[in-house]
Amino acid sequence: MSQLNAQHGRVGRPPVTSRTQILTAARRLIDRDGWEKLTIRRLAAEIGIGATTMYHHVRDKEDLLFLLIREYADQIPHPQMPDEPRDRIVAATAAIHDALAAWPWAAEVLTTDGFIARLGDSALWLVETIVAGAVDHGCTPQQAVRVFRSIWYYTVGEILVRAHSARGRDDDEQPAYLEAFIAGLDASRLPSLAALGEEWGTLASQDTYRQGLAAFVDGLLAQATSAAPKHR
Amino acid sequence: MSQLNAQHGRVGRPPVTSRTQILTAARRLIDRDGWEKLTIRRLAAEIGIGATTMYHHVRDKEDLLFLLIREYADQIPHPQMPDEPRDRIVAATAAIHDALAAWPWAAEVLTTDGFIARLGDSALWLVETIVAGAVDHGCTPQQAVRVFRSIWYYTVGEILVRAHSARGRDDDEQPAYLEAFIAGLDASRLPSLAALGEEWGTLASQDTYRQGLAAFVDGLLAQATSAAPKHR
DNA sequence: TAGACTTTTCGAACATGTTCTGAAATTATC
DNA sequence: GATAATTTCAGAACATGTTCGAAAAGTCTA
Repeated sequence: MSQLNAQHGRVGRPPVTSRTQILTAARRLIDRDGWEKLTIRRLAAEIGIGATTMYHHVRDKEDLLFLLIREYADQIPHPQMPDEPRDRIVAATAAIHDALAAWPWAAEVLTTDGFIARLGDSALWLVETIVAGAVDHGCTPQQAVRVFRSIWYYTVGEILVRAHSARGRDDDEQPAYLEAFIAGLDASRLPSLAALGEEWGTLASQDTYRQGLAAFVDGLLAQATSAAPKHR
Repeated sequence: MSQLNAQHGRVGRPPVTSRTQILTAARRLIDRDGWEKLTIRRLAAEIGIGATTMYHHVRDKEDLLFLLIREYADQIPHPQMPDEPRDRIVAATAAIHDALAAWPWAAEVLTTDGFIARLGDSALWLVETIVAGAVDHGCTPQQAVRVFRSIWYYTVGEILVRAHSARGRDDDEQPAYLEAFIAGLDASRLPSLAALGEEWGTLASQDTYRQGLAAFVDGLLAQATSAAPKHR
């Protein structure tokens, strides 16, 4: 019928900007100036368009960051998958964790509603691996989802706390508030904490994510597959 | 020497505002209009001072929220402490969790650097309980700190995800993105997730914090007290 | 070709957290 | 009593995310 005039199949003012162009510029901006410098206005200026034009290609800044995550998520290397279901869960979770921890701006959107659901297929296969691993280990699908969610909370918390602690901590010196904290501990009311003393700072800065993850997975699987949950 | 003229021991323009006055007004504002309405400008107007004056009594907004948390933390009821160290850990952690989850604005500062260290003694005794419980169960102090940190990450993650999911979800209806997510699942590549189907939404909205916490504590204690960690 | 419709673009404006600079109101000192 | 020091107060201004309304630049229809 009207295939003649439908040259581009489009009507309206022709766009001068594309979503992919925005994402490309965003990556360039992040790589060049650091992700803290990624503001809507700077990004728009980088492309050469008005700042408010951005909102026609992207719902809001959160959406922008999310689209970036989906792009990067495609690059997550598929880890070697062990035979044991339990080990597959650990490996897949660690892969997600390491990827997200490597993108500081991921922390900005990690807790948005439906983060998992808004993830692309490329990252969802890791979720699939976790759920399937739990089922393979003997969990019901319902239990498997619970396993995933619990692990997810742990991972999100670790990444967020890490992201907010890492800001401007280059050298080995302990931050000032820590010394005040330790010095102010009341040994009579908080004996265990006071006994730790300066060691708290050392221990708190160590990376124990994987150890905790392994313990969590073991605990969750044991809980799910014990026919009669411990009475006490 | 100069004790005569030191009537109030103070020099300079007399303050018209006190920090406690600010905190009181902040609580009033939160109770009356909801915590989303708590802005620096509104709070200043509520007291009747200039907005920028606030920054003489409070470092920044994060600091303000933190001071509020310390106030509220005094009100955390001391839960009945069970005999078993393991159960004490669970009870203390759940007490912290429930308190923080009840203050939506707590989510804003939960991940700030040194959150624990900036907590008041009134909340620290719960941390003490957790660490002491782990030691009582047979952990070394170092392991006990690891136990606490792991649990803390899980708790932080749960609260944050919950806080960002709860926004404007009153009825039972599933959000739109969830339907799209489920419908878009590729059953051939994501069989477990596709098999769950609509059930994902139901399961994802259930409160499984305590169950996960129990499993985590058990897993952590088992890992710490097993002399020779499992070889595989 | 003239208007209707559609899509994109963008400037103005707003709320917010925050910094800067200077004014105001006291006490201390001579 | 004048001047200095000190502390508190507050207005102007900035960057940011974001909304609103209107202008611009096309296609479609009569």
